[in-house]
Order: sequence, then C-alpha cells, then structure tokens
Amino acid sequence: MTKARKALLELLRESKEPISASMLGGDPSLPFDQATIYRNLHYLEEQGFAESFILHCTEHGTERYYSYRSRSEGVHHHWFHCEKCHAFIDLGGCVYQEQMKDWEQQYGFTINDHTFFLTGICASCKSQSLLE
Amino acid sequence: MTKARKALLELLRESKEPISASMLGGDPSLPFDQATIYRNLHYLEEQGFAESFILHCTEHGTERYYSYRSRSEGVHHHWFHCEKCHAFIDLGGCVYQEQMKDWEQQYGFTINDHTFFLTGICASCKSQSLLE
DNA sequence: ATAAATTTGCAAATGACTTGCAAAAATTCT
DNA sequence: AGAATTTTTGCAAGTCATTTGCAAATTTAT
Repeated sequence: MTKARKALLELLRESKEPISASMLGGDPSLPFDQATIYRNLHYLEEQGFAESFILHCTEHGTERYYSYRSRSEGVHHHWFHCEKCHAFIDLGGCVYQEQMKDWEQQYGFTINDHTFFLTGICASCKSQSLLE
Repeated sequence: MTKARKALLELLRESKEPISASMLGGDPSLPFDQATIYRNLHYLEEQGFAESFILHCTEHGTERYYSYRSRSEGVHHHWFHCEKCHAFIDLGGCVYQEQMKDWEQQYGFTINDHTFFLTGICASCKSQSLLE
C-alpha cells in the first residue's frame, strides 16, 4: 500500500458521507495529483475497499461519489442527497437483496451492481427557507 | 412545438428502451445539431414529457439516458442494463412510492427524485458466452 | 541492497455536455 | 395575410470531470 492509497482510504473511512474526487483532491491530507486520486479510487473500488455512484446536482454538477466499504461486512448503504446544502443522509443498509434475487430468477440475468439514491430538500433546509 | 421537438418526442415515444443524446443525434430522423438535441431533451424533461438517469457502462462511458413519459399517467419505470449487449430490460413501474413516503416521514426531507437501476449480464449474453 | 514492477506527477487529451451569438423559424399582433 | 416579436437553431468555441502517455520516483521482490 502506497502513501496515497493509505491516506485516501483513511479519508474515506473517516467520512460520514460519500465524497467526490474533487473534494478529496482539495483535502490537505491528500497532497497528490488528481490523476493519482482518480487512479487510486478506481483501485480501491476494484479491491472492494470502496464503492461509488454517479450523482448529478444542479450546483455541483455531475460527479462520482465514493464511500468506504469494509471488505468483510459487505452491506452498502443508500443515500438521500439534499440539493440545497449538499448533505447526504444515510438511509441505512441496502434492503433490496431479496428483490434482486427475485428479479434474477424472473428475468434470468445476473446483477453485478445496482444504483439507488434519492434527491430532494432536507428537513433543515426546508425550515430554513420558511424564515426567508 | 418545433420540428426538432416533435421528431425527438416521436423517437422517444417509439423507443422500447432509454436512449442517450448521442444515439438520438445519430438517428437519421433527427438531422439536428447536438446542441439542439441537448437543449430539447432538457426542455422535454422539464415539461414532463421525458425522464432520464445517468448511467455509466464500461463500453459506452457515462451518459444520460432518456425515455418517454406520458404526462398524465406518471409512473416511471426502472431498468436493468446489460453491460455486454447494452440492452435495457424493463423491470416495470416503480413500486417504491410507499417506501418513499415512509422515508419522508421518518427523516423529514422532501424527495424530488429518485434513481434506481441495475447493471449486469442479461440471460442471452450469459448463454452466448457459454458457447465460446 | 539491487533489480524488477508498480505508482506518481505533469501535461495534454477525451468526451459529454454547455454556451454565445447571429441567422432562421415559430408565434403574436394588427 | 404580413409585419413585429419571441423563441429556437446551427455553428464554433468553451467547460468540466475524468483519463492517459511517459519519464521520474517509490515499492516490492530477490
């Protein structure tokens, strides 16, 4: 494991919410070239240490967001993303495993991955906007 | 409604699966500039005639895929995408409305949109690869 | 430690999508 | 219908996240 990878993994593990490459690149504890960041995010995901999804929001544009994933307990989480304050709210571990199995049976395909997330306005931004 | 919009809407309505801007732009029945295609896809989605999601696949890269949506019956569909042959398989209308309501109650946020899709290898590509 | 393999930084390249602007088409007004 | 006004289009250049070639630097294997 190289310095860059350790540092990246550490940041992902600490983070309470998914982070994009640009946010990671801006972090002082990651003084690496963007190419290195991107390459290592791929590496970590490939190795099962991280997972990601692409999200578009009006303000931040389209970016891939990464989060830490323990290689042993492999339950990934789903998220709500607030378009106003950009916070992510953890909706808990994925509960669609059963449904996936059913679909695989029904259609005969093999699912490699699935993407699920919500976007909208979070509770605190809603109350905030009432005060304006 | 301009020619471009009518033609676009027609193609979307005919299509059995979500289509990307580049695929639409390549269609002979849409002899319009790519800027026009993009602008009108935005327009149609804004008006509720279309809906979209961003999907990344190894071979085709990251693109937004659009599909027709009737403005009256507003139930959108979810899809499985085959990474091998690029076909989309319709999983039927969204059945998560209840779950969404629950989450809105539980977390206090307002959901504007949600994204859900599966990726993997379809049945026919699986059997195909057995013959190689 | 020394050689072999992998990773990094830099800079340029990609590719999807966007934008400014003047001409062309659609809509509104009379 | 015909002129005036608004909207849309094509073209070309621009963005922006992400990728890639290559030589130097760091790891890993021996």
